[in-house]
Amino acid sequence: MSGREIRTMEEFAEAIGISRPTVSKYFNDPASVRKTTRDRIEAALEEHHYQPNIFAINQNRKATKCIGILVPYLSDPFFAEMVRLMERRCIDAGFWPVILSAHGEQHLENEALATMRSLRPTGALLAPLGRASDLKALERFARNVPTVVFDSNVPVGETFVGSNNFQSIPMIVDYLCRTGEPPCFMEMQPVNPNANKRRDAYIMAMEKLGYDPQVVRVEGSGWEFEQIGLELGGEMLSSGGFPSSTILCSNDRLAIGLIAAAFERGLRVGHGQGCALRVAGHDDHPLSRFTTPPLTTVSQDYMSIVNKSVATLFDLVESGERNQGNRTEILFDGKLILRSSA
Amino acid sequence: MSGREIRTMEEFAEAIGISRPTVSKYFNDPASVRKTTRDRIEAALEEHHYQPNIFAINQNRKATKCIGILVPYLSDPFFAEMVRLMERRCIDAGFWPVILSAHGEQHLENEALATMRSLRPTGALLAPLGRASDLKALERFARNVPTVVFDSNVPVGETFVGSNNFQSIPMIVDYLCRTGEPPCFMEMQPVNPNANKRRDAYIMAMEKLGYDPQVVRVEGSGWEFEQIGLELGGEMLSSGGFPSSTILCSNDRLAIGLIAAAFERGLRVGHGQGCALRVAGHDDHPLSRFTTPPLTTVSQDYMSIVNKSVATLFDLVESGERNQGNRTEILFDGKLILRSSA
DNA sequence: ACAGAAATTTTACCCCCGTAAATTTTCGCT
DNA sequence: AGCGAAAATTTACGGGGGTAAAATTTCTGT
Repeated sequence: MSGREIRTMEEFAEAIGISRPTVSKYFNDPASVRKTTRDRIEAALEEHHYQPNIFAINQNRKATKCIGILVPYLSDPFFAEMVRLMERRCIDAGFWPVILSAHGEQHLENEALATMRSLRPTGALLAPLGRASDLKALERFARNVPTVVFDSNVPVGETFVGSNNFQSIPMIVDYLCRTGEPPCFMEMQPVNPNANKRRDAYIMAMEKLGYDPQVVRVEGSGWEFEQIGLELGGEMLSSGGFPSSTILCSNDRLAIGLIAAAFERGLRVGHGQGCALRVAGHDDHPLSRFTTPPLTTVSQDYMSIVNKSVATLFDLVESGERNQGNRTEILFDGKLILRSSA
Repeated sequence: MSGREIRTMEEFAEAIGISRPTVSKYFNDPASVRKTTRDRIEAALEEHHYQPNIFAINQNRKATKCIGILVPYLSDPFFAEMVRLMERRCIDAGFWPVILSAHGEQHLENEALATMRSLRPTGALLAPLGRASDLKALERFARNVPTVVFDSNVPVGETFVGSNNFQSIPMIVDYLCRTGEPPCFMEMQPVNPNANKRRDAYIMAMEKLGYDPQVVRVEGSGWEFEQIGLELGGEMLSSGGFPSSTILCSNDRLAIGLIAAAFERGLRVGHGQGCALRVAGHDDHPLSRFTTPPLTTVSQDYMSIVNKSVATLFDLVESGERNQGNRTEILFDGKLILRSSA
């Protein structure tokens, strides 16, 4: 290693013997400098481990290289997975994704939005809390930053990308009806628009098939869905509160809790003989494959949602257009994932 | 709303009629300005929603308000949960936590380290990949940034905070031996020092109790532990590869997969009569409570690890000391979590 | 070899705010 | 009311690098 530590681009450029702006150009696009210059810079880079100050970089750029990603609850493996995929897409495209979580609380969502706004990101991928969101704060944010909303269709941003609950729910309702007792629908207090849509879709699907919809609502709140499924679902099981032996849960996490509750009570879950209960979910949560029995569910098309969200945002950013007024909604169909729980 | 949009602190200060540095003082510590001034600023804040540019803020500060948090795999609920707790602690202390994930890959860990370094964070909380880490890159990072390492004890940073595998593993081994057939130990390719320590602790504990240690190694790699447990654990089950009907897994995720594999084969897991297999894990993963049967495991003391890591880092940062050379290691004991899988 | 065009590199200015030093205001006390 | 110290505010400067415009170099074609 050479003498003193290189701390600034100025020093770095001086050490090479070229001007700082040329080095700056290199970092923004290595191909924009002559090959001989590029080689000199890269050789020096090997030696000094110099890294531009990210604050200084973004401070005077008309568009930062930063993309904000906000989810309601990062500890939920569903969102963790979405974020993981989005993050890589952004990095590959040369952006710096900044991950933020609302931790299920409105004031933290608002704080996260404020943090994001102060980052002046080129664009943002937002999965709002939904019901608990501060709509005005979201609107204000989306007015300043090109925004694609995913998962939870809150009416802000340029585009929404998500799942088509009115396709996925009827599909699994249909399956459940054709293979056994028509399902009742277990939900908790709806935390976001998806929850409401799924319930409504369930009711429509049942009516269309000529069955009586039965919605079972448990009053848990918060984001510990499995716990709610276990506790309140368990109470329902004990008290005979479920009007059907087939239970379609509003999401997989609730179903995971319910399966655990059934196990506690010695109720065998599954579609085979000797089973007391069929349980199905929605989302194809990363761990649904590993429940016992494995959970029958309907998958959200993670990949498509992520790809489309990111691609839409990049288009938005590149074109510089803000399709004022005509917000678009892109919905992907789910796939039936048949496993043995229902 | 007033006329034009306020974009900079300069404009904001002008709109109020005070100087910018006073506003700057306010943002750094509201109590540092006179009450009358504070009230004026806060009234204007209500009206304008001005938010200082985070890049400019940190650009000229001797110590940024930023704390870097790096984990090997953010989609792992264990890390997601740790990060969640750390994040809140940092926010409460007035810091801006930046979450980064290595996504299980060395080059991404290195990129994340580079990103973090360019953020010039006040301090960093690092859970290295472990075996896949680039030790030199970690060292270089820790030389520049006060660093607390957690979970995976790679020899860098000022302090390590983690679990005491040599307490936790013997505890569960002891329990398993006293209540049934002595366990074999199922591991995969060790991804980090914990994995090795757990195996060694298992061997020591078994020998101390006068039993023959039996380590079963499956050759899966990557971070999809449940899948490995399901597939390779399943193969072992089918081929009679487990030398004991009690299986202690290196971690809960592996155990979750193994339980699913047992279910597939009609093997009942648990300690009751009629059960073919006992399965135990390690970590008390957020979802271990909800497996069927619920997983017997030993908990890592999440809260203590998080609190101690963050507190240690803050001490380090405030004191400005770098305890060169005398790296400390703080280990927390696990607790036996008795559920019905073993 | 040379004029002119194209590609690179430099020059010069600016971004938005932190911070130390200088100035002003406030406030307690005689 | 007046004085001096303490608190608050303002002045002045700088941080690390982006970027448009100017200057230079390199490349064409003849």
